[in-house]
Amino acid sequence: MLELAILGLLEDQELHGYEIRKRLRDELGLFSNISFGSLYPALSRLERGGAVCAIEELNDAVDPVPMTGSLSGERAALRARRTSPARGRRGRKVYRITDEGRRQFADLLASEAGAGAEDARSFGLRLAFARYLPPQARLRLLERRRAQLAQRLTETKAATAGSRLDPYARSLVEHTTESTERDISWLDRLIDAERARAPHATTTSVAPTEHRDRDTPIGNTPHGGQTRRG
Amino acid sequence: MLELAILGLLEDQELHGYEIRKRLRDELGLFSNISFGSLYPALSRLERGGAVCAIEELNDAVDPVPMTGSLSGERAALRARRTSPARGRRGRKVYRITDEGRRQFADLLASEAGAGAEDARSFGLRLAFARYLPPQARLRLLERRRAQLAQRLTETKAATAGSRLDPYARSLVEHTTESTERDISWLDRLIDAERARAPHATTTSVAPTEHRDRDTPIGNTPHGGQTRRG
DNA sequence: GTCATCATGTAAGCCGTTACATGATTGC
DNA sequence: GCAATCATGTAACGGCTTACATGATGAC
Repeated sequence: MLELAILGLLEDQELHGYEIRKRLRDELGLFSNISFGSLYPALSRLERGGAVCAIEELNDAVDPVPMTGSLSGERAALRARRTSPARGRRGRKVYRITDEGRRQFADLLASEAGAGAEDARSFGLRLAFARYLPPQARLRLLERRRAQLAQRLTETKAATAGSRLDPYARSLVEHTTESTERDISWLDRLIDAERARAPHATTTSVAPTEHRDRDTPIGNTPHGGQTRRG
Repeated sequence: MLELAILGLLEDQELHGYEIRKRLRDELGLFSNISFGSLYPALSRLERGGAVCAIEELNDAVDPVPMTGSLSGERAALRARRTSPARGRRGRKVYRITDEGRRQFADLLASEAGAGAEDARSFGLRLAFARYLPPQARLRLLERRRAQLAQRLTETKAATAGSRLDPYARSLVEHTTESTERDISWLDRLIDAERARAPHATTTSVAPTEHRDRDTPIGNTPHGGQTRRG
């Protein structure tokens, strides 16, 4: 999963480890503060696997002009560089994704293995890179997630119906429920937007029970139903 | 952390492993589907540590004819037994918390070790058992969590300010931000309720500056969430 | 008689963390 | 000179998952 995140960032531009961490934390908010003890070994694995190649920036080998281009972190470097020309700071390793890496990325991103129990982080990660997904895979991703949340919601509601919880536990459960409901309507909006973009892409219904029971904002078109797909 | 959850459930009543799992999943929604491979070893550890004691319900130890007066060992078995008399199903182990266990539970629950980087699950768990916490510890729990979320929010906002994300990533970030904002106002409500209950309990400064800029939405007040930390 | 559910456990492994070790650069 | 930030790594360990192994009970 971390590999997926790294490859996704590298699809856009080359980066070094430290910067990758920052992006993950600040920009995507996923892996809030992934540790270096996890990140660097992951980069090594990717390199060994031929998914990325590392260019070591030696102190002397680097030209003093802006190196990686449009890094937000570059602002800091810029600031730092104002005073003195500065070389590449220290031998930092800039990683570039390879064709093999792009293949692996596509596989990881699309893989519906473990799709049954996809957690929030995994979903968030895939959504963050959803632009690299073919339209119908994107739609499936959203619908799968929606189905899961909807199911969890009904289960929780059933289980919590007749139970006497103390105020704290109840407040927690209620808040969680509300959050899930909001997540679902957010997903609905995304799904609608997606359908509008690729009008006739009939979905490969994930849930056997009709899974879009809404009395809701967006028009719930009757086309959704048909089964197929195991 | 799982230990905390188990002990918390056992504070209320004795349970066997299978049932503990169900409660965690259905009732609290935390540890959605903790695996047995994780649960049973945890119970063993707790038993070895003297926090719980196990009463094994043997098949044959229970007399098969309940009619006389053998109502002694029912509890949950009653529910299962609706249709036929049945004995204790199979040798299942019912766990009961000990005094030592209650002590351990209190320690775990109150422990602010690792409070710096408390994740949602850990917080949710503590909140679910907040009734076992002394009032001021409860308040601190809520305020600490609030401070964390507020900080993350400002950081994310700062980082995302001038960045061009594609629509999917942006939607994700925005939705996450909104969720966090809602979490914060939920916490505010809980904090208010808590303060109302114990009026003069001035908090033990999680934040020295008053950190509850309420009437403004959430973030953007200039005085910056909270100093300290680090 | 066979399937689903209840019930308990062990072993292997994944994915991440903390703690440790090192060192350059820059601002004060 | 000293602390903060940038930068890369290793080693040990933690916590949870999957897969495996076993078996009783009850429903159809």
